[in-house]
Amino acid sequence: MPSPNDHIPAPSARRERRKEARPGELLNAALDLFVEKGFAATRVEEVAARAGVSKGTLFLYFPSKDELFKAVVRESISGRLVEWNSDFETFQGTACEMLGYCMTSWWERVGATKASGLTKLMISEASNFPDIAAFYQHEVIQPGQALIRRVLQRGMERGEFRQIDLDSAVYSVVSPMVFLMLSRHSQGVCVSDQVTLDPKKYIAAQLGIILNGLSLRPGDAAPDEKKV
Amino acid sequence: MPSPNDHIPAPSARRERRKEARPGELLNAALDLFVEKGFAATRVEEVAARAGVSKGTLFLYFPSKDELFKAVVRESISGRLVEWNSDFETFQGTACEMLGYCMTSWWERVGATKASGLTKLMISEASNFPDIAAFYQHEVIQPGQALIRRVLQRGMERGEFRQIDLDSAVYSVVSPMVFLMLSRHSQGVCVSDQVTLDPKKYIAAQLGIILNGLSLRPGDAAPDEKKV
Amino acid sequence: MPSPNDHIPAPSARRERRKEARPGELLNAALDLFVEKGFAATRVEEVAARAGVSKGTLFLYFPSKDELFKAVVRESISGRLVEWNSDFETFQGTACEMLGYCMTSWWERVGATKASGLTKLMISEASNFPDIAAFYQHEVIQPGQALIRRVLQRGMERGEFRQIDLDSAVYSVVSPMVFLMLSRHSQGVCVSDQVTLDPKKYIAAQLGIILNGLSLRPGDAAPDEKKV
Amino acid sequence: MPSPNDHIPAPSARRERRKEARPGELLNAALDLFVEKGFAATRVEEVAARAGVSKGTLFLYFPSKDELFKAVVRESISGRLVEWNSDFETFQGTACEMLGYCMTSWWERVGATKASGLTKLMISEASNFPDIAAFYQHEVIQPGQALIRRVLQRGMERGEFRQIDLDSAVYSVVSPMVFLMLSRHSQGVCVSDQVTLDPKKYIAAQLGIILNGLSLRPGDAAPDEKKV
DNA sequence: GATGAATGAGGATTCATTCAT
DNA sequence: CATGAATGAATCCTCATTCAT
Repeated sequence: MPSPNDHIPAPSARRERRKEARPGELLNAALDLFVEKGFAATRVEEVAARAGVSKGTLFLYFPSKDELFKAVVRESISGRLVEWNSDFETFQGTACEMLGYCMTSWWERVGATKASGLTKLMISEASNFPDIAAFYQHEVIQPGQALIRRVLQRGMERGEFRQIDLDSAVYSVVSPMVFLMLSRHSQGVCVSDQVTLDPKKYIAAQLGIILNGLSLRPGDAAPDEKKV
Repeated sequence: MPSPNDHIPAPSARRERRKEARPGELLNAALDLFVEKGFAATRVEEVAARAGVSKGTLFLYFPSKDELFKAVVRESISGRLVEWNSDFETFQGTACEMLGYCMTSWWERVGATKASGLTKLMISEASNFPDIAAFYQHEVIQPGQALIRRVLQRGMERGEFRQIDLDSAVYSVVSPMVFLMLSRHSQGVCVSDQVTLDPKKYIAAQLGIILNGLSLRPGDAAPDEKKV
Repeated sequence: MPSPNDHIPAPSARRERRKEARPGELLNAALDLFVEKGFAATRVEEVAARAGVSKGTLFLYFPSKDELFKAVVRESISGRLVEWNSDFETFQGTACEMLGYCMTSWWERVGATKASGLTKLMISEASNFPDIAAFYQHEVIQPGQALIRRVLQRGMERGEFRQIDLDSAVYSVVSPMVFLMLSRHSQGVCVSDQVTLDPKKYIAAQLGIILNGLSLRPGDAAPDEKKV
Repeated sequence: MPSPNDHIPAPSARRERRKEARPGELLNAALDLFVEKGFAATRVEEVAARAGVSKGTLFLYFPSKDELFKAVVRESISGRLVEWNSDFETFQGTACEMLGYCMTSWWERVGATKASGLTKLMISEASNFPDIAAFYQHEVIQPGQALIRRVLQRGMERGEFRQIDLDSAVYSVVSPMVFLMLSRHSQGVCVSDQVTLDPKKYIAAQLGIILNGLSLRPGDAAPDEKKV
């Protein structure tokens, strides 16, 4: 956790600064451990220890282990999707380019961060935390898939992509991304041996296959022509 | 679980049969609950109750909860991959057809069964059960990906597919399959809302995109020519 | 707890018999400790130990410490008031005799038993257990005071007692009884030093004062005359 | 709590005054809460909050929760009994009048104040605080009962009261008083429903019964004659 | 074999108490 | 002095595991 403000401005400010930092440190530690070992198998004391505080301190900031979990999810999500989304506001280019930018920026904004562990966490704990699963689905799944859908739709309208079922096309983009995230948090259960996927290459390769897979083949009709 | 001895030879054998069926019933119940709630959040008493026996009886067959877990994984895997694999022994056809058959039969042999929950289970618990994760990876991941790899390689050699990185191609096949399995066990965390994917359609659509994505484009060189 | 059936009929019956006896033994132990140290200051482990079982066993019979408390109150009450009440069904005699019998039989049925500790317990914990306080008030206070009231009313109607405010008369009977119970459970806080009140003498003396205090004085008008 | 220094000599003394008032405010808050919820169920933080200071400040004045409790008892007692006692120094009148004055002034000096909660508190906590129970018994029970005893003895000597066991007579006076105090602090556990006793009437009525109960009946022998 | 009563180690949570600011 | 963040011992409660019947 290299933080840029490791220098303490004044001795008197120390406590105060810690206090403000505590929730974040705890959420960080909790995310790590929850992702690594699962919610139930993680002891609050471990979380506290990893955050450098005692058990009791954790409960000063989060009323229960459950609430800690929920806060972890909310915190890890917050902003990230918005950021990712807003990247597209000004983006100009073909649908192909957009899809590429979509996957690349998703990697930078989400996949490469600790938030990537959230996917595993939510898959594991969804049934134990129905309300937070609903929150996740509302805040992450829906907007995320909606964005991809818009890009794909645009591609179809512009004749860059074939006319195929939109949902299927969305999943063809989503599944490699989900797979990449999971592979990073599940010790060889997704990917052979201890082989760690190289994200850049992996994304480029998948993007290549998808773009090819969605593109018009010689015999395909262009969307306009079809309507005619 | 179609067992060959469904006919009851003698009335006295009834109890005997139940006794023999016990472990299977327990494993079944355990798989269901582990998949649904996770390993830690599942109580052995629940497992026993669902299998219709008492808590003590479970420990007659499995020395500990951990061993029960391991047995669940081993049992759920056993044979399934072998079956799937052996499907190809006699299969004749193009690589495209093989890939289609690969995904379809995988769905029938694995995806549609309760074993599909294993993926979620292993992803969640891999780090808590390193040895069983290794077993899973050795028994499932490696042979599964190897099979797909062979099919793809064959397609490239025969000029049906483009020359691309084999690993990437493998993941493009694996990830939609994994995604489908997860979507069936994680309440809306993968797929929008309560939308349940229609497996046949989903597989057909993904297969379509993949085949298109892997196929030769007009400008692509044939594999033979390349070597020349 | 000398139980007459210390001989164990058959070795196989032992477990079963304990199981049936457990709740009672736990309630007994709990009543003792709650009365002695208060609810909060009593640890469930102590209760279990005094009942001769382990911590976990207690929770097999009572879902929480709170429920244990409630069960203690319900159990200690149950039947006792009914018994006391039914004593009067067939009782014949003057109101004076009835009042004497009332206090004496109350002592035998309630005061002398461990249930006497309930009064202290309820006084201490009423505000922490509003629902059980309401139960106590409905099951104990109201029927108890109602019985005394009937006796006193009868005495007034028959001209044995003066016409005075019924409530005040009721309290003049109740307060010495409550005081006696409390004095037995509050180490010298009610009664000087370690002096233990002799209940028989105490009751006889208080009864004497009360009867004298309620009786007609020479100048008092008889109830009938008053109405005329 | 009328304190003699209600006038603020100088603006600078304001804070000083608060500082001096702190312990009293804390004791007040603590008495309230201890009486309401019991010692164990009261959190020191609540006490501090009610006194308008922080948790830490409480420990500046009282080294522990236990010591706070003891201070509450000592403080609530201090002076009150002395005051009550000294009322009698100059009191002239019959023993009957004295007994009436005794109960009335007790009500004004003690019963009507928050100190009345002490009785409930001591009854609940006596066994958890043996030393403070001994203190209470030495400072409250003994002098209080001694005073009543003197009044009653005087009445007997003067022939106003019958010759009966002094202790019993004392308890006939004490128990209604104790009962009244408890009824004010135990939500319907003493008195039916939400009926609040009217203290003046209650005391008058009990006094009436007691005086009647202790008085000479026509057939009673006068004390002198008895000795003859 | 089967049962389920009993156990007790383990973990979440509370709260009196400390102490740096 | 006053504060309130931090602590960790204490306690409730859970649940895998044992074992007498």
